[in-house]
Amino acid sequence: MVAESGPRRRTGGRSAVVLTSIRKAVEELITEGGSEAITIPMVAERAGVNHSSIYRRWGDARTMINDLATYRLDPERGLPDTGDLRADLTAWAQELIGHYSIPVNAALLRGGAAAAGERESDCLRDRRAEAAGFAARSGSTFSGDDVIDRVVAPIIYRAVFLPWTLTEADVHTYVDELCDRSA
Amino acid sequence: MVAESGPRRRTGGRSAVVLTSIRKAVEELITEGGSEAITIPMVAERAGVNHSSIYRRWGDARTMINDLATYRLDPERGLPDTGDLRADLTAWAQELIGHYSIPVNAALLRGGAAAAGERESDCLRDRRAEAAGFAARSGSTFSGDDVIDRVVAPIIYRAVFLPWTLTEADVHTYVDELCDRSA
DNA sequence: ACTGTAACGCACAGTACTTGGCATTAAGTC
DNA sequence: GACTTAATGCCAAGTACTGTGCGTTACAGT
Repeated sequence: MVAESGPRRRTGGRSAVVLTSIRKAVEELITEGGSEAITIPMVAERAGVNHSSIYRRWGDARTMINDLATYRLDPERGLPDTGDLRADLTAWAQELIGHYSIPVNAALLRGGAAAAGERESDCLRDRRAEAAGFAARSGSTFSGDDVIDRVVAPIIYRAVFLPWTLTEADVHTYVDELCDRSA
Repeated sequence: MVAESGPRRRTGGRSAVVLTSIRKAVEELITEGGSEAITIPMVAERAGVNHSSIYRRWGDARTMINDLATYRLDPERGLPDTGDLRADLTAWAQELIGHYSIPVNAALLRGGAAAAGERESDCLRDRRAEAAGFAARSGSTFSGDDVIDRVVAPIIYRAVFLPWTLTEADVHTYVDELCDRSA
């Protein structure tokens, strides 16, 4: 998934089918037993794919899961942009909550968390870029870090550690406190 | 580590030495390669302990790591309580930052995150109990959930996903916004 | 000290994962 | 449609992890 130079990649046809099968299998398995219970032979068997194909593509389960987690929310999907910053932020935050309310996405997030802390291993980098985009629209009312601290962090914290409370996250209060800061 | 009824446990002497050795080995290994790269034979070899002792005590690596992560910050250590709630909260938050600034603690936290989402598998439950204690002292100014959302979540988010920015977390602002809410 | 037994070390068997060579299939290009 | 070769499937060997039975050690309580 990372852009590479070199020989022409084959992204369609059979390769695409294999990738789709693998993704489906990983998501099923991760929902059932979490990210740490996944092995490559398990994925291969459920996907109906030979295990050597997976080893060659990713090398190990950790790399595979992190890769699949990173691209689970399409970075090209487009962000809310009605001109009303507060409404757009709220809609965006609610999209995040909806996304991580689905068990498979929360489980993938936990897998990404386990692999985090290293450079180039961050399944939330696209989310931070989106936060920075909103901050830019705010002038200097708040920064990208402020969006992370006050809106993204509470949502992600709940998604990882307290998934059953995720829908109770009070998005409106988060956004209001962010937009109405006296600082 | 979990309190159990039944036959009298042996917590001292050789058992304590074994546990200490295992803890040290796990912390070294997790610092070196993250929580997912750990296997029980690796821990056993480095700790100079037979692997069967580890299998019998925890069963699998995931359970072991989550258990060690849960009790890394002693729940009995005592909390700041000078009478100045704002100062106490600030000191507590700074203690958390100091704790997770140490790479091994952050790595253990990631290991705990990977195992989270299941009941009885939550390495931050003691932190939430502490947050609830502060909330109780505040009367009804803020709740335990508020402390989590506004103070704990930003710190934990950074510790897991952006450890190199953890020390930039603005504890004073977090606490001020929590204590000065107009709501 | 003496006793009961929890916890440990050792050894072995069973299972599962990992890796590479080789043949086959089919995506991308002209 | 023909060609190049990326990607996959198959297989087999090597390696590592998992789990248990049994004897030994030594903690905890008397």
